[in-house]
Amino acid sequence: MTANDGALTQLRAWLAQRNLPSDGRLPAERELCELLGVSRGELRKALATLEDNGELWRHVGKGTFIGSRPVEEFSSVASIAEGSNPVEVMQARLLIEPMLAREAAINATNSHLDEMRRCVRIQREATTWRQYENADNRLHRTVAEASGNTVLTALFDQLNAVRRAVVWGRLRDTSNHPPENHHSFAQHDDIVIAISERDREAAYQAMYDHLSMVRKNLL
Amino acid sequence: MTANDGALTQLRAWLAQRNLPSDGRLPAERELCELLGVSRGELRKALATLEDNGELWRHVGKGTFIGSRPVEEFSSVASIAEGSNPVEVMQARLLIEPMLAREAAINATNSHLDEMRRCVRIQREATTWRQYENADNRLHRTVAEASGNTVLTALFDQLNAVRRAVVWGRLRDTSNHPPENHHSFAQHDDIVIAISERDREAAYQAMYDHLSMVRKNLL
DNA sequence: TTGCTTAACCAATAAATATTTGGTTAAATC
DNA sequence: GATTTAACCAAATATTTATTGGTTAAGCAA
Repeated sequence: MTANDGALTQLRAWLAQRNLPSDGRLPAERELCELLGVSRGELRKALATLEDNGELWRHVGKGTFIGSRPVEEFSSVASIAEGSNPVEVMQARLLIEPMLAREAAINATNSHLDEMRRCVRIQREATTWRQYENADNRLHRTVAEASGNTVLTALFDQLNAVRRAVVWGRLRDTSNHPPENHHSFAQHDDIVIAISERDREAAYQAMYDHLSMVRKNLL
Repeated sequence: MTANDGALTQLRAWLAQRNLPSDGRLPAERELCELLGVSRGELRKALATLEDNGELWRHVGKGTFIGSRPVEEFSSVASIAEGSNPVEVMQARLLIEPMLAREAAINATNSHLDEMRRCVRIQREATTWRQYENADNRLHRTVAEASGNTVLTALFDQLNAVRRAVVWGRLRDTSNHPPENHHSFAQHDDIVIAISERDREAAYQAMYDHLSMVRKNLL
């Protein structure tokens, strides 16, 4: 037993008989050491013990809180994009979007399917590259939404935001004409057909094949 | 031709001969109308024309910017959690985390593996439920990090934040003893072993089995 | 020496305040 | 009647101030 056990037991007793606020925050060190009648140094030793024990966590400027340290909130899109690159983004798309397509094959509603068909039609009729890209974004977004899982859809949105931020920093194809890449048309058709036929694995495979080609063209 | 064409052509000329900052922001209206020698009302008419034309976008408090209006950032963790539920979150975990484990089997470094082993050891030695949960979170986070893809790791973090926000609003097991669920120990071991043996599909399956049991216990 | 107290200071965070910005309205002016 | 001007608003940002945990060093006591 060391000398700081006094402060530690006193702190534990105080915590036990107190109803802390809902956020689990306890008073600032300078107040708390007065309440307990111990010096700040002793109090900090006791707090350090509890923190090592995982019973509370502290952070400069925030305070001291009961419970386990919360995971840091996700970083901003900009900071993620800064530490990443098109290859990583493309790999993430290849892993996530086929999965979304598979779920969409189960849960897509008729309005989802109508929207997908509208997107592929607009793409075929597009006269500018921007129109084409807008329709492409909307198609992929609709597939994500059709998965029927709002969390997965939100994750897709974030991935998409990162993708835009990453390619933003790179050179862009300045040509204004729509792509002549007719493979893309057929692949988009395959995706929509597989989903509308409720063929899970075909939807997965169609999206995978499509993104594989996108990646190939990227390199 | 209407009367505001004067301001419009003058604005277009000014834009043409100016090198705007990299963010595409142009001076505040009150400055710009002095620079151009037109009234603010006329300037705003001209700006409205260009905005309708999609050549610039404006926002209160921010300013006026050349180009097309940026897509809105993804929603906050709180708002996602509000519109979701534990079932959706669990489904998302079942789809994403096994995939992360598979990638981790390829890219995990020795320090990642050491950290994973440390987590399972702490879990076995845990005397409080909080300690156990801390180690569990850390283990899953380390697997995500070991995937070697910063974008996927960021997505995992967001999913994890949503998960915490969702279960936060529900009742919590208030018992303070660590779980006696020894299946979890074995399953965590299986995950770490599969990753350290670089067995991609075994890692995928181990994580899938583990989360399936978590889901079963949840219901 | 050894350990504790105290005070001052630091950087990170949060809270509060001030400023700037596009949007709107109404009286003044030509 | 149309335009200018000025004032005001709410959203967003910028700046300032206050608070918090973390650290250090001098003073003090056992």
